[in-house]
Amino acid sequence: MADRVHITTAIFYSNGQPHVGHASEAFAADVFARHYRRKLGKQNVSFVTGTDEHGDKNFRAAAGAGLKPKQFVDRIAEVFRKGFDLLNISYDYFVRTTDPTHQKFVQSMLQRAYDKGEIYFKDYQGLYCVGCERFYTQKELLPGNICPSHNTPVELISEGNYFLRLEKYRERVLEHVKSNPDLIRPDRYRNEAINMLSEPLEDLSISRPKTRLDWGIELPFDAKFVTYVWFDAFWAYVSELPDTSDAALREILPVTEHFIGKDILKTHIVYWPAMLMIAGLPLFRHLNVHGWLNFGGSRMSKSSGNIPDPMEYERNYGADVLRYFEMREIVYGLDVDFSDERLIERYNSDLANNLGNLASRVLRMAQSYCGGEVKVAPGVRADLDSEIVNAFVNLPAAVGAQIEELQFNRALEAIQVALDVANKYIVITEPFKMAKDPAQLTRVEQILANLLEALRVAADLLEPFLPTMSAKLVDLLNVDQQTLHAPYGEGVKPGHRVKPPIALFPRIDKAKA
RNA sequence: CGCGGGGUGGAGCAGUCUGGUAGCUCGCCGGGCUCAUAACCCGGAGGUCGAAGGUUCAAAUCCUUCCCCCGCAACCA
Repeated sequence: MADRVHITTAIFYSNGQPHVGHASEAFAADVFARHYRRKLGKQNVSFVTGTDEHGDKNFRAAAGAGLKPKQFVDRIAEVFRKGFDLLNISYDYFVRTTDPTHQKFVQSMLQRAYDKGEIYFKDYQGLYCVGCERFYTQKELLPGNICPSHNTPVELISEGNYFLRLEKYRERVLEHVKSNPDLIRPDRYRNEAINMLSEPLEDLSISRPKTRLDWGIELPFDAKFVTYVWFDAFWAYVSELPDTSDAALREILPVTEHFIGKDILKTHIVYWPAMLMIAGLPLFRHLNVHGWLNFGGSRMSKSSGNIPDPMEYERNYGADVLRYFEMREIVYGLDVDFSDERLIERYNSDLANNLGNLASRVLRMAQSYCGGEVKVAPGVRADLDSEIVNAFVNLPAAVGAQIEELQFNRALEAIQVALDVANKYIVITEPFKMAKDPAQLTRVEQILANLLEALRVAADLLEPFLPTMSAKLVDLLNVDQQTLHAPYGEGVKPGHRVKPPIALFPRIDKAKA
C-alpha cells in the first residue's frame, strides 16, 4: 500500500466558465483526494488542478474580446479557480501554464529532451487547421481540403518545426501498458489504448514559430519558436510541486493518479508516457478515464444551451448536491444522462428521506429521552443490535476500497444501505414506545447510543461526497476530528452531548423546482 | 467485416471483470407506525436479464454467432 498519492485533474483548456462536465471530473478527483487525506494524512496527499492557457485558440479568442492574451486568460483562470473554490474542490495547487514557475520547468524539460537528441528540427509543409492546432495529411481531410473536425478549409503552411521522437518510444510504452494491467482504468479503455499504440506514430510537432503564434513558452534552444500545447500542458501535473528535482519526481510520479476525460486518452497514453521516458522519469500509477455527461440523450452543446451551470446548483441547493448526484449516479467511465429531475429524485430519496430524516429522528429522540446526552457506550446489548452494529463496523473498509476502485456509485450505495438498516432498527426496536416506560429507559439509551454512533460513522464516510453537509452533521453530533474517524463503537462516549436536530436536507418539491 | 457504448420488471439504472436464490430509485396496490423532513417500516403485483447455440452441477455474468439502439461535425470533460 502506498503511503503517498498525487492526484491531478486535466489542466483545463477552456475559453469560458466551467460547466457540469468539468465539475464532474473535479469532483471525482476531489473525492479521491479527500479519501486519501483521511487515510494517509494530509501531508501525504497532493492534488493539482489548473488551466492550460497558451495556444492559438486563446490567442484568437483574446483578440476577439479585444484583450491582450494574458488579460484574457487571467479572467478565465479566475473564473475556474473561484468556481472550484465554491464547489469545495480541495486542490493543493492551481497551476496556470502561464505561471513563471511552470514555464521555467517546461523549458528545463525541453532543454533536456533537446540535449538528448530527442527533439529535432525538420522543414515541414502541410495543411494546417487552426481549430485543431494541428497539421493534416491529405487523406485525413474531406474533399476540398476541409477539416473533418471543424468543417472549415485548412491552410497550406510551410514552416520548419521541432519534433519529438514519439515513434522511437512507442513500443516501450506499449510494453508498459501491457505489463501493467490496471494502468488504465476502468478496463474498457485499456484495449483502446493498446490499439492506439499498435500502429506506427508520426513524431510530434512540439513547436510553433513566433511569426505565426507568439503566445507560448519560448524554446530555450531557439528563441524564434514557442512550444506547442502538449509539451506545455502535461508538465503542469508536476511543475509547481515544492520539489521538482528528479529524485522527488521519481517518488511522486509512480503514485500519481490522473483523472481525465475519454477524449484525451490518446494524448495521455501516447504522448505523455513518451515525454516522461525521454526525461528519464517513471510513469504515473493510474490513468482514470471518465465518460461523458449527456443531456436528454444528446451530447452537451453550448450552442443549444443545454449545459447546466454548476454554479446554479451551488446557489440553489448548496455545493454538495451536484457533487453527490454525479458521484452517486455515474458509473465511472461510462456516459450518463444528466437531468434535474434525476438530481432532485436522488436528492430526495437519499439525502432528504434517508440520511436527513434519520438524523432528525435520532437527534430529536436523543433530546427528548436523554436530554441530548449519550448515557452508555454503543455496542451490542441485545440480538436486535447486531445488525446495525455489523452494518457500520464493516462500512468504512468497504467504502474505502470502492473509492480506490473508482466505484463511487457503489460506495455511496453501500452507505445508503447502512442508513436503511439504521432506519429499520428504529422501527424494530421502537425506542419511542419504550421511552414512555421509565423501567425501559436504559434500553432506550442503548438504542440511541447505537444510532448516534451510526450517524457519526456515516458523517465521517460521507465527508468526501458531502463536504459541507457532513461538517454540519458533525457539528450537530458535536464530535471532534479524532472521534469522528474512530471505528464504530469507539466514537461517542457516555457523557457526550449532541445538539438538537435541524433539517439538513429539506425536501425539494419537484413541481416548484 | 470501421471504432466504441448500450439492450436487465411501467420509467430510469446498478449488478457482468472475480458464475451460485435478480437488486436499487421512482411509480402502482394493500397494511403498519407516529421518534422524524407528507418522512419511516412491512407485504404485494410486475422481469424467460435483446435472440440462439455452447461450456458448467450452476450463466444476466464465461465462449460463439446473430438482431436492435446510440455516439464517432462542432462549441467540448
